[in-house]
Amino acid sequence: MDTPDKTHLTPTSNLSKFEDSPVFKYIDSLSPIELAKSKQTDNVFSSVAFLSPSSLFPSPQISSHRESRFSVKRHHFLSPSNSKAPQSDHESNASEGASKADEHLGCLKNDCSYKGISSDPLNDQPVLATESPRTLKYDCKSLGDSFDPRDEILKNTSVGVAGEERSPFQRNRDGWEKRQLQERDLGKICSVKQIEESAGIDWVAALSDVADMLTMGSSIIHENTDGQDQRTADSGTTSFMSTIMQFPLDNANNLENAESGDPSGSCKQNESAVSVTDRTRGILSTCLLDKLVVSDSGLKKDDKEENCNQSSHQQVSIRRRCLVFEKSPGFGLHLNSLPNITKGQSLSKSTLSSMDKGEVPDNKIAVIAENSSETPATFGGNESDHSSPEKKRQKFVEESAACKRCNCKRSKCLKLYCDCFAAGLYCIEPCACQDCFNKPIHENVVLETRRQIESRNPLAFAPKVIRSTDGVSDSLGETNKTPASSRHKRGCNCKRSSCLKKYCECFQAGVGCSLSCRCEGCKNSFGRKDGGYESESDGDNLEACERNASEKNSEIVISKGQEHPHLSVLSPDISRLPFAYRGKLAAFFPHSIKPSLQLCSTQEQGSSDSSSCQPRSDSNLHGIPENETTEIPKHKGLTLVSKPTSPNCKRVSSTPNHPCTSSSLAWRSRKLVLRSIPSFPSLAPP
DNA sequence: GAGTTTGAAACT
DNA sequence: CAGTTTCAAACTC
Repeated sequence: MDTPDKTHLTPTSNLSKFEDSPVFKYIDSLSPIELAKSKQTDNVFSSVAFLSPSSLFPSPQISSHRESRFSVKRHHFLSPSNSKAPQSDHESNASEGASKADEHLGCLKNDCSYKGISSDPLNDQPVLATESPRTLKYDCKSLGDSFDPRDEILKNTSVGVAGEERSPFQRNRDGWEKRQLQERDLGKICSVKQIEESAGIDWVAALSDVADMLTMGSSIIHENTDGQDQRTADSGTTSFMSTIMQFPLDNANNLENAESGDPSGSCKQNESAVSVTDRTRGILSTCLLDKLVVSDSGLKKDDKEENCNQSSHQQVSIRRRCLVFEKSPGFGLHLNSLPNITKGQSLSKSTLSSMDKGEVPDNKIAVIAENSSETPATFGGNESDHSSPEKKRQKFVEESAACKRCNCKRSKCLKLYCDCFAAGLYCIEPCACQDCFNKPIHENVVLETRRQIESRNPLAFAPKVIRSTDGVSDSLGETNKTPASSRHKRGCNCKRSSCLKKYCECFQAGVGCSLSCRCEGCKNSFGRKDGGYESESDGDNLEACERNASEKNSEIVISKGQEHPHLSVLSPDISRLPFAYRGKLAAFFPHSIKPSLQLCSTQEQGSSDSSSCQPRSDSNLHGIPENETTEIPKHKGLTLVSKPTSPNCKRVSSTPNHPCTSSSLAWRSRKLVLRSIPSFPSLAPP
């Protein structure tokens, strides 16, 4: 993402160019701050000399992009106040907000570098420290340099926020800085527009790219929209992604409207955010769904939008339940939330309804097969035919997965007993849990608990079921071509339920039992352990399952008017997948998420295989070429053979002799991407 | 809605 | 690692 091309945004080179643009003029007209000429750049640049290398690069290793996000977030506290009126009272507010954010962020145990910054003696020179890194970035950054100077920019910027009252020069410089941000935003917007016109399909990359850029200066544009500082109210929000994915949309639309001379309000703009193109919708929704609203204050902003855009409301409902795991560097990949996608699967209405109500599908299932032949035109294709048993099963699984709420009383929702917690999700209002700690306000506890659990069992949060619907090649090279090839990772241990009730995890997941199971008297209708397969013949049981699932989800059905077309092309799980996980999923779905990989390379170190972008396993958007899906990069955390890395995973089996291998049940053609349970890196530090 | 059953998760 | 306990969902009435 940080290509040398972006260096053209160096203020001294192209400032005037953007100043002449209509968009810039429009934005400029909204800003009370006079344009500060770029000659200040010299001052800023020279200021680098006053910064020791250690101050510029306090802890590169620790300063992952995640952490930088916090810094970015803090930067938001700065920008609004500055852009609005760089006066002392506003400065005070900004500092207060920053301090608040810092206090919150400071709780993160792994945020060592952050603490270092807080205590950085350079606090006394916030302004100088603010600009120099950017100068470094655009002037000195070498190709392939993984270090993102924005981290330092933002850190130092935040330092400046919390710093003392600024001199007129500093304020002026802030104005210039804002100007720069605007320019960069505009540049990115232009890029987006070009992409939309030309490529179109690369919206994921474009938006994410824009997001990265816009976030830094988003306050400017955002403020222009509503005429008030909204970001200040977002002080409790700790997820950078919540901002990075939210503002680009607002900003992009704001700018679009500005460019077209349309001074419509934010509502209209937000509305337009989901009306660009169908494909864009999906991407946008995916982005927005990632937004975590950690605090109520963060929700205030969304609530504003809610009044004018129902879709925003729906997104909020989904957003707020997602954990922000990027805050925890090194946190294990949770495939729980992998999309429960099956070919041509448009989300059932109940599933969509669930999404709209903040519900989530069964996170225990990871569908990793893709249909390479599916074209975008088939997104959310007509799935009216639910008559076949296969589809009934599929529907059953989908509907069973649609709702995930807990009722924990003693576990505080911090154990795997809690479905929400196990799924990597925060508990939400529909949950009836007691003394719940699985909430954003207890994020540290949640993260730490997860860390502990994963230290015991690295696969604890891995998907319990690997679903593959076609061409399942196990470790021995055998191929399963049946839906029953989807198997529970560890198998069940049922003794009384005969694997015919949802006590059985296999049954609950809609998969057959396998040799991994230690069940007794298995009669799993999705595939018996002993090789039997009660498929079509077991219609009664299946229908009972469906009824069960339907009843379970009947309460969350929404009106048709609430359906989101763009959501239908997305997996609800991928939408809720913690961003960091999605980044890691990039390693598992290198082809399907190629566009994403291109843009979020700064997510964390080793970005080549872990991106902050949202990998879209949904081939609807990124069809996987037939000849590309068979090769899977051997990620360090991905074992193609189900060799358990944890003693607790002893039952993980590749089920080479799975009884259902020869089943004739023909699910739709799909391509298996991931062959086995990934061996997730342990949370425990090395 | 209360009570029971069930099996996974956690604990020893 | 096996046995036991705890837990919450699933189920039944």
